[in-house]
Amino acid sequence: MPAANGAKCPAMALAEAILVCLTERPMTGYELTKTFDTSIGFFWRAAHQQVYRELQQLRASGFLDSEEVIQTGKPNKTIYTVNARGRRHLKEWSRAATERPPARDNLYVKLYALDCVDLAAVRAQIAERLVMHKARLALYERIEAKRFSGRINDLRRTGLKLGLQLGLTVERGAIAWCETALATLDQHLGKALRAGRERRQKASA
Amino acid sequence: MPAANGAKCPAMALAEAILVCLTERPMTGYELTKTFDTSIGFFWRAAHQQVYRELQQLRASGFLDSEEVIQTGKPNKTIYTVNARGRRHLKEWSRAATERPPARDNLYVKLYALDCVDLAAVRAQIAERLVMHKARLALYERIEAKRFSGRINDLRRTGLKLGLQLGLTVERGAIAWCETALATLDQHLGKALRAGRERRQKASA
DNA sequence: GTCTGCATGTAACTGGTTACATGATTAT
DNA sequence: ATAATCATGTAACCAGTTACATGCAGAC
Repeated sequence: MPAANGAKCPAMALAEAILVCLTERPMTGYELTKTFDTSIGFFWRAAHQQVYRELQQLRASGFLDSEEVIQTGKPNKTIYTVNARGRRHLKEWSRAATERPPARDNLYVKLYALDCVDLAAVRAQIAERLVMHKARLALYERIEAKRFSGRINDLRRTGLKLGLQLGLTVERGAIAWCETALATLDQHLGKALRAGRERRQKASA
Repeated sequence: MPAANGAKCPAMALAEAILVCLTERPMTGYELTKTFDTSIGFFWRAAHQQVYRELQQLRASGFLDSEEVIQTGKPNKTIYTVNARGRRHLKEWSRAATERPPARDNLYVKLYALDCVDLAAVRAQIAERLVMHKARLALYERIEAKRFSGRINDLRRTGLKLGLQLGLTVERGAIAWCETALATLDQHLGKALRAGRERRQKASA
């Protein structure tokens, strides 16, 4: 006999990401969508369509309570709150181990067959990534200084700080890698350039 | 008017991951599946069902040629080869920039609301990850020593080496993070333990 | 007048996962 | 006997993306 609740066993993780966001404070779908664009969005992105769809299901499963707020001059909104069942579900879910998901990054696919790609284009893409990683690192460092500099006692903020530290580690690693990758590719591009120059000189001689 | 080829513009990346694998050598779906379990599988996983489905589409798009090999004592097999159109498509695809995909790791979701989870269970999951990252690092180091130690000249192997270096960086970062995370969580778990002991002592006094 | 913000959705499609299926050969 | 290896698929489902839709308020 399966468990009495309406939850399926496997991964099913956007649902929990939403629940987790709502444990901080009750929110509307719109606010949740913005959250998936910033804070939790650093590692989990979701479009508003997905958020609204999932909210329906979570309410149907009995994990959320909803309250409609009638507004004037603005569209009405529905505020969702995690209830006791939702919290129990979250704790239960947290016990199941989950594997590291694969990176599934197109850029790595290009690296995997460097002889089949447009080298200059891929080089430019790595340079772009470098800029992005530096910006992300700077952002994380600002957040760290502003909100996680002193001693931290509560569990909630400890988790967030650990997440932030992970982010800092990842970005620093990525920056270092981008820099060596660019240097390596430049050697190859330089070789190609020099070969081109020689060919042209021979042709004109 | 859309481009004359049958390719859609957006991500569509398993297709290219398969093409890239087949540029190394022609393979059957079965061999490809095994490749997605090991080498390219380090950053892109795909089950055999997905591989066979995609192979059909790639052949229909005219990027692959296929040849059936009749065998005795074993099931027949189909060997797929990337043709000129496929190679052109790959090069074209390599020019389009792609964003870093979100990590979408359940473990990070748990960190995000550490006050709502089973702390001891999450600690155990991080410990498990640490073991996994160490094993992966050791594997990468063996591959580096065995196949990428000397000077490398060809572009293909340069790309693979860069990928490997990225892997090394990622694993080392992950290991360092897991260790600090475990230390941090142990402080909290220790606190909880001590509090429990005190409660029991008071009750028995 | 055009754009951004607030607030919500439907529909169609693509990509990834799970379950189920077949059937011979070789190794333990 | 039992499991693993070779080799290929179908079907259903879940999750993520893209496109399309509505409508008011306030800023520029």
